Amino acid sequence: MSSKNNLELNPRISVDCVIFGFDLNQLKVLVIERSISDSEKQILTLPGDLIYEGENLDIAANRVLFELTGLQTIFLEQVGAFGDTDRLNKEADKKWLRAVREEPDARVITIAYFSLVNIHEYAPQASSFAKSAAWIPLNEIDELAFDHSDILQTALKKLKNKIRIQPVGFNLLPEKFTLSQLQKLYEAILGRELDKRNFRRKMLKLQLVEMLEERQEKVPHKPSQYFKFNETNYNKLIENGFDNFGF
Amino acid sequence: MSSKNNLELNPRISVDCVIFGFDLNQLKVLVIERSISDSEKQILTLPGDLIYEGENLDIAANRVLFELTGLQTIFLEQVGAFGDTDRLNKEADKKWLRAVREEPDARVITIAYFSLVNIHEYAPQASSFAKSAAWIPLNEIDELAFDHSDILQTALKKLKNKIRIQPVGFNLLPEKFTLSQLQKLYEAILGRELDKRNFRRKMLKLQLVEMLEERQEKVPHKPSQYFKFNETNYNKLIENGFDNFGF
DNA sequence: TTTACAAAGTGTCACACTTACACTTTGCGA
DNA sequence: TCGCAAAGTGTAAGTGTGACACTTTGTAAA
Repeated sequence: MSSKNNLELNPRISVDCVIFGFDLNQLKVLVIERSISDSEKQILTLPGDLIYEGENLDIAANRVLFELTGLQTIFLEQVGAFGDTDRLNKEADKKWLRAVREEPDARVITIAYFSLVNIHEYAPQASSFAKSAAWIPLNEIDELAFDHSDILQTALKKLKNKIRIQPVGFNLLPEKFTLSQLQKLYEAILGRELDKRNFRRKMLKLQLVEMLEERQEKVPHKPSQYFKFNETNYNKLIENGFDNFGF
Repeated sequence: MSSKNNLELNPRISVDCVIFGFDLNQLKVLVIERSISDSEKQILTLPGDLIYEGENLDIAANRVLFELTGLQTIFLEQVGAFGDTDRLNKEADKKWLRAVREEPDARVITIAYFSLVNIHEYAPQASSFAKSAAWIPLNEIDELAFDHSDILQTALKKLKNKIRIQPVGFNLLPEKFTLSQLQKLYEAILGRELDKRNFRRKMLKLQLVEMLEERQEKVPHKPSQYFKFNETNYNKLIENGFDNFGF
């Protein structure tokens, strides 16, 4: 079970990024399609790679994300470390590692990060490692390479917890948006439907959003007002949270 | 800045444990006193050490904790990874590392864990690495080695968040306890006083605790009823949380 | 035995938030 | 001009929160 190769004595460290996006309709995750040859079955992975020597983890996460997807300077929040000794042991994963890594058998412990981005400010692009990067709806993802499904689930749980006590959406939505869009985002993250009137009341009472002059145009129904986040209040609520656990 | 030694090319991995205890009065943390010689100034650290080759992180955390303190088989929850390149760079820390580590200059990334234990079921004991392990009240800790203050603060923040949406205390309190003791625990974690009547009302409504027949004896005031946790409900609340963010 | 003490235990009211629920409005396009 | 589709709006009942002060009870000391 234990490795014989001296190279493996010390684990390598990698970072993996769970990037959530929202297309005003559903929650998506940024994945890259990994392939050795064209004939191989495509396997999806989260964007991630080994860190450099002397590179801080947060820096590495941003670098790797940029290199693999072109996404830049976004806020990444740590999900945690994933280091089970068998996390790279699936046969397909090993094959791929042998093709691209200098030390394919080395143990790798990964530090996972997650972030929320505006899907329309980013067009996925291919890279040297990945045939392509793409937004995949959460519910269409069945299998990911390595332990990336685990990582994704953990990140999602973290996001669900976060949304209960902090505002979410600033980075996921365009500058102006409708309350219905914001509500859809919350519904997508929470995984259940919310009451329109109660949702609006809450958002307005928290003063999380402000109504703009502008409204929708050319929609085949009553046009919606546009709103924007009140940045001051938004940040204040991130600081303090708005959960009133009764004490 | 970057290291020249080949040994340092790949970071070493360690685990550090933030063990919170509660003595029915205040919140304490388990630390070990690190020393090279008796003349050296004692520096406090969290119990932690390098992981073994092929050892899972969770396993390593439990092993290290046991080796350094004798504490066994407790549930450890991950706090996160701490890997800044300068985290071992304080002069006193380097000196100690040179004395005890084979590769004192290697970069070390640590995975931090935290747990809550019943302080009365454990008597700290010395070990080969540590002159002694001891419970220190949270507010008496001013400086810890490495980035352990960071780690402690992060773990504490995590605990504070946790207590808002999950019951806490099962592992921190004796089997039977008074509601005042439970309240003190909450006050210690939250860092503020709570109203006695409101606290009792809440705990009873959640059905988190059950009144026992037994009551205090030989106390110089009205004796308190003892309570115990309702394990079924406790676990249910851990699953679901009890925060009702208004949607 | 009486008294003092110290912490336990208890109830209520005003207020805020949550939940559930259905109809009208509006602009576009056919 | 009519139909559509989503926006937008109010209220009432119920539940949880927050603030607040006095009585009870057993021990220990006088």
